[in-house]
Parts: sequence; structure tokens; C-alpha cells
Amino acid sequence: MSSTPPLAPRRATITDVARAAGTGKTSISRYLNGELGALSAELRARIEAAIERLDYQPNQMARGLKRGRNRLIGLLLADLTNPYSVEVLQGVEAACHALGLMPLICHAANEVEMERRYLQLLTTYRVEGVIVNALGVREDTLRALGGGGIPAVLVDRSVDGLAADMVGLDNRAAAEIGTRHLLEKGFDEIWFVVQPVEQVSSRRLREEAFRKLMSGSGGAGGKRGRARKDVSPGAARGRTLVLNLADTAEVGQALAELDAALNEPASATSATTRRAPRRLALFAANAPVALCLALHLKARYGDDWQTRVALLCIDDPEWAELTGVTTIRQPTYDIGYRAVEFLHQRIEGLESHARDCLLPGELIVRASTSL
Amino acid sequence: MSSTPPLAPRRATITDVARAAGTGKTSISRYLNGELGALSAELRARIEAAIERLDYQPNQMARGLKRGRNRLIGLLLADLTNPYSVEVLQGVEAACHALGLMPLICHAANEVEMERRYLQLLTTYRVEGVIVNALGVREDTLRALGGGGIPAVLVDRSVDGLAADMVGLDNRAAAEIGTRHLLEKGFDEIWFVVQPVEQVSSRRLREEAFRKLMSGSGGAGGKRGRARKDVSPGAARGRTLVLNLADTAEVGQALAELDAALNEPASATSATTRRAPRRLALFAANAPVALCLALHLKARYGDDWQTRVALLCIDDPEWAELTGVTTIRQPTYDIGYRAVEFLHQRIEGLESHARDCLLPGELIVRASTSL
DNA sequence: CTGTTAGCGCATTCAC
DNA sequence: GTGAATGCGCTAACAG
Repeated sequence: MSSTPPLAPRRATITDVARAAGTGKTSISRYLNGELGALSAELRARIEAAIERLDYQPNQMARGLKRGRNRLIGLLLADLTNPYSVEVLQGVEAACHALGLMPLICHAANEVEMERRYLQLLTTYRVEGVIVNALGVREDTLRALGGGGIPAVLVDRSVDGLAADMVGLDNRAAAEIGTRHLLEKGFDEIWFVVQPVEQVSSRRLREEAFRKLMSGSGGAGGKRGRARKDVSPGAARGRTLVLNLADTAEVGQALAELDAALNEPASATSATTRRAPRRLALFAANAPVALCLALHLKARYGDDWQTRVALLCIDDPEWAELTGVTTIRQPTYDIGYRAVEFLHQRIEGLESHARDCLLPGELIVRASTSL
Repeated sequence: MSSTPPLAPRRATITDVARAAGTGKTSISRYLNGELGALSAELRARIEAAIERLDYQPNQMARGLKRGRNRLIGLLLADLTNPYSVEVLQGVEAACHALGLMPLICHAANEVEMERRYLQLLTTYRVEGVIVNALGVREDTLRALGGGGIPAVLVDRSVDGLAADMVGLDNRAAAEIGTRHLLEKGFDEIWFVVQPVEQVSSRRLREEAFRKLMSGSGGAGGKRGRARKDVSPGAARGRTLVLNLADTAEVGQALAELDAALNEPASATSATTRRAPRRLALFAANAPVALCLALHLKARYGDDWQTRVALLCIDDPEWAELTGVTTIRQPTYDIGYRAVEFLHQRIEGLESHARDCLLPGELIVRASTSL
């Protein structure tokens, strides 16, 4: 009973507040924007009271309309189902929080059409910039990005015709770390399993690095003279298996190939030297691929499938620890955070040429690749 | 070279289009809003051309400001890390898509403070409604929801002082299904493991249903005369273990209790009758709890921990299939979809009293509870 | 220090 | 059929 229940059907506007405080809208606006130096303590108190009483909250839309910026940025994710995306998201949120930005999160759900629509929607809401984990975009997207007007930063994947900032994993290094680890452990056959590499640069880079290393060229070499065991492919054979998760039939076929290899009586070529408990290792290019493999192997070979094949994957999903799978963890949080920082600089007017930020992955050794 | 490269630093406005089409803004507006009947075919063509040429896209903000609705709704999620949230999100997106709404996704990251801030932010952006997977809200949130002005629908959890629509799992039924399953399988000791139940209604409901059933009252009874095996607790003992995932120390203590029980030489009371390969079953109230348990058990008892304890959980995370854990899958997609539908009706002015929509869970039996 | 004026981009009467 | 005003809620010059 003490205060008038302000169950106002209509939200209070700046005009209401001005009237209630017995002043003009300008002063209210000044108060809201922290121009405190220009307000007498007395007026300020009245304004505060009025705002409190009316439960006034400035309309961001109107505000944005006027000053031409709404503090909104778009975050377009290809697949929220991938833990990677959620983790990146967290970094993005933290950074936005720190910079006073509000992320509009959009989920393309692996549909190129969705991606296009969301991009269009975002420009329609006049976001000041976008962070995109691209799916199938090319040059035409550039146009969708407001005729080249609105700043964009790419995450994980670069886009062919687009000269934009990009932040992601150091794919080459990550693939090399994984491959070397497998080589050191003495596997004599390594399959790199990856989704179709066309369109997605990170997949391509990982696969290329793997292939290059396996073909004996030794990768991008570390510091010379470093005491690192110089692992070379030696007799180890490598190949790439493409797993198109979007197509059940194709997946079945690829997995059949794998099963065939697993059921060969013995190593066709080198039936000699040291006996390896498991000679074949699977290097999954990301978590979804790894999960698909694991599910199949478990269904096919039972709970102890890990005694038949070793699995290693880029990405560190929550089930990796549970199943003892060695992984290469991406600095996902940092990736998201950095992406926002880049974008923010761009929004603030930075004009430099497109930058790349490659962050290192971390090998987490578990039972799957031991012995 | 054919068209003038419209690398306009400033986006085209409705005025630009009007000028380019040699007409007034009104006609453009009409065109945009589909009032085609009021446009001569000739004018229409000119407008289309102008829009195309200028790459014009109406400003949703200005539009919203004018007509008082911006088609924005807020989706406030307590924890995106929980697969449950992501799945609900997908349903929400689909429904929004169908209804022409745009969801503003906010992630409270389990921080009550974040939740409060986002709620405030959302009202500041004048969303037309919110879908809330509440964290620690109570009556005061109601005020934050725009003085009771903006429609809200709750997901998974109800809030004490708030009479809002709510959609979620039929928690009681789900808990009963799980408990019955365990009873049927002959476990003679069942622990219900749950995060602190204060504040979160769904946890409380699940725990209560479990306890009630275990105490012998038989649950909410099925159809009379149904041929269902009438499972009664019999000699089976039940208890509740609280696992506060936010507090490492508490978790450690709770897990220690569990270990103690697991290391008892034999069933203290009923050392008789049929031999059960595993007499203790853990009924996890949700996926995060289950994961925590599984990780601990694996670390403590090795890869074959499942031979010592059975695990069952509400939620069906991706690792469940991989580890053969029996689960109760929630109709997450539908939950999200229905939530939006409810909200939409409310936005359209529906005034009826608060409704509850309880959807059934589905038991997915896997190896963990077999034998 | 404070109030007045003029738009931001658009939808909507209301006249022509 | 069509176009000229008016104002949504707010900020940004300008005056006092």
C-alpha cells in the first residue's frame, strides 16, 4: 500500500520520466548517459526518484535508432550441437559482457539456407558486426553482409572470397601434434577421418598437415637442435577416410571400409618386428566424427573395442575422459573471446588488413593411445 | 561493371528507395508490408527495381519502434553446457522460425546475477516475451519482467511467486518409470542422486516421486486391472544423495559416502536369496549428475565400473549410448516448441490463467541396467 | 546548468 | 491508387 502499484500496461518513456521529475527529456537523457557533471545534485535526485518510481528502463531500440549503433553483434554458429560451438560461445559472451556488447546468437543447424537467412536477418536488425562460424558461405555472403559494410570475423573457418579477420585453432600444428603422438606410440597405420573437406578450411588444413607429415616430409619442423625425438613416419602408413555425417549411406560405406581393414588377418605388408597390441589408429578430425566412429566400433566390436583400434581426436568432448580417449583440446574459450575483441576493434573503426589469430591446441593423453 | 557497385558506407533507407523509385515513402512501406492490392503494377515494378538496386533492407529497429512490436523474444537458459538446453533451443528455434519470431538467446551460465542482468537487458530491448529456464528467480524477477507486463513461459522449472505458463517433463512420471525399471531389474538398493533441490522445482518433483515410490505407497498407480507387473519396493532400500556440482568439496564428500557403500563386504541386511551381480543402482536426476558420477566411478574402479554399480539417468546425453547407460529421454525439442507456442498465444493477447504442459519421458534401456 | 528543436527510419492516418 | 504529414522513444546540436 505504500507505493502506487505501477502495473502500467505501457512502459514508461523518457517523456513520462521528464514529466514526473518536473524537467525536460534532455536532462533525463543526460542522466542516463552518465553526464553527471551537468546535473545539479537536486535535479539528479528528482530524476533518480522518478526513474525508480516509474520503473523506467530506456528503450534500446529507440536509442540505437537515434545514435546509429545498438551494441548488438551477431554470432552465427554452424552447429550448436557440437560442444565446440558452445564453448566458443562462452568466450564470446564473456567478452561481450566486458565490452558492453549484446550477442544475437543464431544457429544455422548445419543448413546453408538457414545461414543465409540469419545473416540477412542480422543485417536487418542492424547489428554492428558479426562473428561467423561459417557453413557454406562464399563471396555472395559478402554481399549479404550488408554490401561489405558490416564488419565480420570468422571463427575456425576462413571463407574463400572474404578478406576478414579470422581466429581459430592452429590446425596445422594440431594435426602434426596428433600425428606425431601416434607415430611415437608406434602405430604403424593411421587413418585420418574427416568430414568432407570442401568448403571448410579447417578440415582441409588438418587433413593436409596430416598427409604431408605422413608422406615423410616431416612437417613444418620445430626449432632446430631441439632435443625432440625426431619422429618420422617410418614404415607407418597413412590414409584419409571421409565421413560425410550428413549422409547415412555414405557413412555406412566408409565404416564398412574401416571394418574390412580391421578384419584383415594381419598387417598385409610388415608382418615382422615388434608386436603392437593395436596397430591401427584413427585420428578423428573433430568430435562429431570421433563420436560416430566410437559408436560404430562399440556396436560392432563390443565394449572392448578400444583394444582393436586406437582413437584420437581434435576437440575434447565431455565423453572423452569417460571413455579414455586421447584428444587435442582447442582453446575454445579464448577463440571466442579473441573473436569479439577483433570485431570490437573493427567496429571502433580499425581499418588494417585482415588478420589471422591461430591459437595452439593441447594434447591430452589418455588410455586410448597408450601402450 | 554492369551495375554500380553499391559499396555504400551508409545503408539505404526507405527515403532513398522512395527517391530512387520516384515516389513517396508510403508506397514503399505498403510494398514492404504486402499491401500489394494498393499498388499499380507499374509502380510496383519500379519499387522492386529500386530495392534491388540499392540492396535495401528495412530497419527492424525503426519498424519495431513505430508499430510497438519487434518480433523479438528472449530465451534465457540457465546452462548451455547441459545438452538439455541445446536441445530445447532447437525446438524454440524451429517454432520461432515458423511464427516469424526472432529469439534472443541468453546464457546465464549458472550465475544468478547473470540471469538478473539478462532479464533486465531483455526488457530493455523490448522483447515481446521471454522463455525462461530459471535459475534462482523468485517474485522479484516478476518485477524485473517489466512490472508484470511482459509475457513469460517457464521451461522445466516453475517459480514460486510466478503464475506463468510452464512446459516441461512430467517429472513425477519420469521418476516413477525409472524407479520401477530399477525395481523390476531386481536391484535391492537404489540411490537417487540429485543436485540441491531447493529453488529448482523439477529436481524436487523427481526426488519426491522417487522417495514416495520407494516408501511403498506405490506411486500414482496405473490403470486398475492393467496387467502390469505390480512392482513394489519389497525389500529394496532407497535413499537420496545430494550432489552439489557447484562445490567441489561437497561433491567429494558425497562421493566418499558412495564409495563407502560400494565397499561394504556384502548386503548388510538381506544376505540371502538370489545373487545380484550388482545390487546397487544409481538413479541420476539429470545428465550433469550422471556424468559426474560416471567420471568418478571410472576413475575409482576402472573401466569396468559398471559391473559394480548400475547407472540410470534422466536426460539422454550423447555419451549414454557410447557407455551403454540406460536413460529417460526428455522430449526436449517438443518442450522448446510448445514453449514458444504458449508464449506466442500470450503475446497475441491470450489472457487465460497459467497453464502447465507436462510431456512424457521415454525410457531407453541399455546395458547398464541389464541382468 | 537546463530546456527547445530537430530528426533517426519507419507505419499510419488522412487527404488528394 | 497515391503521397504529405505526424509521431514512436530517444539523442544531439543549439540556445538560454
